[in-house]
Amino acid sequence: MSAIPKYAGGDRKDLQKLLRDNNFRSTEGRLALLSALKCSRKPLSVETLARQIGSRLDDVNVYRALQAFAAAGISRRVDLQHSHAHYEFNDEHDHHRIVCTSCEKVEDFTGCECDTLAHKALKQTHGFAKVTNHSLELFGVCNACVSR
Amino acid sequence: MSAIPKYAGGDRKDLQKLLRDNNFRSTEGRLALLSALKCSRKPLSVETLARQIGSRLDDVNVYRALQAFAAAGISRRVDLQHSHAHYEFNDEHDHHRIVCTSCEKVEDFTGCECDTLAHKALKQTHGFAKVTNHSLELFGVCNACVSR
DNA sequence: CTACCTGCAAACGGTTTGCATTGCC
DNA sequence: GGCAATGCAAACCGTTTGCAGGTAG
Repeated sequence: MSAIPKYAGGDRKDLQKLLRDNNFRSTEGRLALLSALKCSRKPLSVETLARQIGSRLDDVNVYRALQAFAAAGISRRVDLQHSHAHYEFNDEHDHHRIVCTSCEKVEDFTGCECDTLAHKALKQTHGFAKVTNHSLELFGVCNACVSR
Repeated sequence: MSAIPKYAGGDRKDLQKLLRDNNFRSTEGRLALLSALKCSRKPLSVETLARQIGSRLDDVNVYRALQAFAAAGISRRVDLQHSHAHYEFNDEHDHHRIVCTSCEKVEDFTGCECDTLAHKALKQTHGFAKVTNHSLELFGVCNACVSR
């Protein structure tokens, strides 16, 4: 009966283990947060996350948890050039986003070949030892917005 | 004798013309701002820009000008994952940055081949009509920081 | 002369911090 | 029982807005 989504896809026990394995305590709030991140197919804002989590964790602790999770590599911060950050579950799979600059539409794509690029960049520049990660987003117009 | 850099490389008249051509009035503050952007080989923060411009334009108007310039395509906003925005002169040349996550070091590189990637992404996803621009940064460790 | 540009002060909104309390392990 | 996690209030800081006076064209 609750308005809050259940632990669909990948269940509660997995998330509990994930928390414990990273030296976090397993609390309702953090489980709900991880579940929301894991079930979403696109990066979520803190506002959206807090809404889904309801009273199980207030905004401030959503920030704190997201920060801790990102440091542990569980989640990741993404910049969609809105005025606030978005977060996604870190599944280690190198995918990126295409974002509509007119509405909020976001989709995934793969195949950035950034390892090759990183290699090229390290040769071109001379002051860098290694590349640890990268950000890449495409911005454009979705089908719905282009026909307006 | 002034601490403020002169209009090196690309002189005052060019910048005046650039402003006029974009329907802006040519003022000391905006000329100084454009000059600072044009002379820098890396994106600058508002704080840095305001310092270089000195009393010729206060912070608020640096924001206003940068916003207007970006809308006109004269300058561009870049996200280096610091806690504030950086801006660069828009020379239409597709280059990107490699950023040290430990110090503030930034270098340029080219060769992202994002047109190809944009093409691939439009095929993979089905909800998008076109790609208008993209962001891409590499994050890593510079030689100085790696040996610490 | 009149729209654009500017400075100053104040608002804004996302994010962070301090601190006392709660509750997992 | 001890330390991580939490709630609440308040600070923070980059950025935006309002408005009255100044200035380029």
